[in-house]
Amino acid sequence: MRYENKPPIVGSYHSATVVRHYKDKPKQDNYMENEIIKYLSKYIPITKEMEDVIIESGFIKSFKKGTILLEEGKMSNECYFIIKGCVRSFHIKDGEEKTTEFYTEEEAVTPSAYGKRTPSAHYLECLEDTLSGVGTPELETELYQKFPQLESLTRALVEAIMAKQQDTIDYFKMSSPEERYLNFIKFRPNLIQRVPQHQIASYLGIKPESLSRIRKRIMK
Amino acid sequence: MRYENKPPIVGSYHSATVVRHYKDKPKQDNYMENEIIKYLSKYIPITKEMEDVIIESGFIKSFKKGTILLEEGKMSNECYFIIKGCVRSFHIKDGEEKTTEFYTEEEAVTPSAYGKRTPSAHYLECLEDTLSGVGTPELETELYQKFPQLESLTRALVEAIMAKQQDTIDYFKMSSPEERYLNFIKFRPNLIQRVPQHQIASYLGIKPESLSRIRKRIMK
DNA sequence: TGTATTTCTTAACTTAAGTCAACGAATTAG
DNA sequence: CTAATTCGTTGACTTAAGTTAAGAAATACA
Repeated sequence: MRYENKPPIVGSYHSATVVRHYKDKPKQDNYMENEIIKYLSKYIPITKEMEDVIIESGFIKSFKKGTILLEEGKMSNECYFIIKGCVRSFHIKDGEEKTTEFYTEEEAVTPSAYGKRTPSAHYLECLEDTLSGVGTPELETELYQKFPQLESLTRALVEAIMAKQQDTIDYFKMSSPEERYLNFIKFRPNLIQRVPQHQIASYLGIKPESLSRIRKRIMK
Repeated sequence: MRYENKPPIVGSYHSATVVRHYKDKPKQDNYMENEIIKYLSKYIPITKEMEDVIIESGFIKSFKKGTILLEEGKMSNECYFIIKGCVRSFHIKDGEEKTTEFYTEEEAVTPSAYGKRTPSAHYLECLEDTLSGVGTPELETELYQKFPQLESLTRALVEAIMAKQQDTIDYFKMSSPEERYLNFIKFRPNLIQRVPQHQIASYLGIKPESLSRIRKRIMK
């Protein structure tokens, strides 16, 4: 059986629809910005002033399911904050897709080549219609200049993500595929319904057939 | 065969020797600070002013081989910048040590519970006599207040580490134990001589016997 | 709605890692 | 410097994942 044997369709940046630009809009009663603020305030208290700056400067785009946000070999100039939808990061190795991460609501997607001079080693694909805040190095620079305190917020946020990432890699190393699957259904139960199982298998570092067997094994 | 079946000996913080405190010392011709500056300047240009602040505020400690810097269940209030030596991070799972990371010269060790209210899930042990810069949340706060631009440096640094960490976890997921070993000897050749093989096996997510077989297999 | 495609499962077989045990080599400690 | 421990390798056997192939179920879409 072959999975994903058609070449990736490149949609990318240009296929995106700019939903709103906040410089043109009064800032009250709106869902999408509040999601971003809600997320940020998990890590550090946000002042009203900060909130305004973030909202004014940000912009939101909508991507169709199947859109490739980033391709291997291309430069990465965007990072994302997912408001609604699901994005998958994957590599192609020996012609096979290797899923390495799933990102959903309230998660930040920063390609590892983002803002660097090196081309990306991985792809980013929308698994669902996705609504997302989009960041660029230019926007970041502008924001940090306007509001230096944001550096502190970002630092705290990135440090928290880094600690979580370290825990993730530690757990992965220490666990068997079966344990990793049990952990997955425990901590990301919604993803089971949202993404194909062979991508989950790949994410767990195994083949789809093995995941099938594991599922049968644990249903006793 | 049993490895590491004796309980870890707790040395920790208090067994450390404070080598120098820079408030008492003229700041010229010295090795250890330059190492730290050299490291930091990989990520962002360092002004003379910043350099002074960092050097003035920092302090260096020396730890004996076998010292446990952090224990499972304990709060983590220190992070480290290794000037000379080697530190291992490991968990204990079902009575077995699971090595998750090795840190050597010019690497920063930030326990994932550092500065948090949650107890550490892992241990940190010096595999060699180790000379290290030691950071604390208090020191950090002091530095950031004195010199807000440092936030920017740290943010850039942590973002770079995070990207590298993402690459690491991606590679680990995509690769077989054999590939991981080949990758290890390619990118961290010095560690092969410095740390016991069964710890490397654990780091690669396999048992010592399997690593032995892999080594035999690839020597043809 | 029906057909094509993708996705998931099962089976038989292969390969490699885990387990248990033994032994020699290297290292450490007294 | 010797004894004890730790470490690395090997062998025999077990277990689980990879591979190949086929077919059923679900999904997409024309």
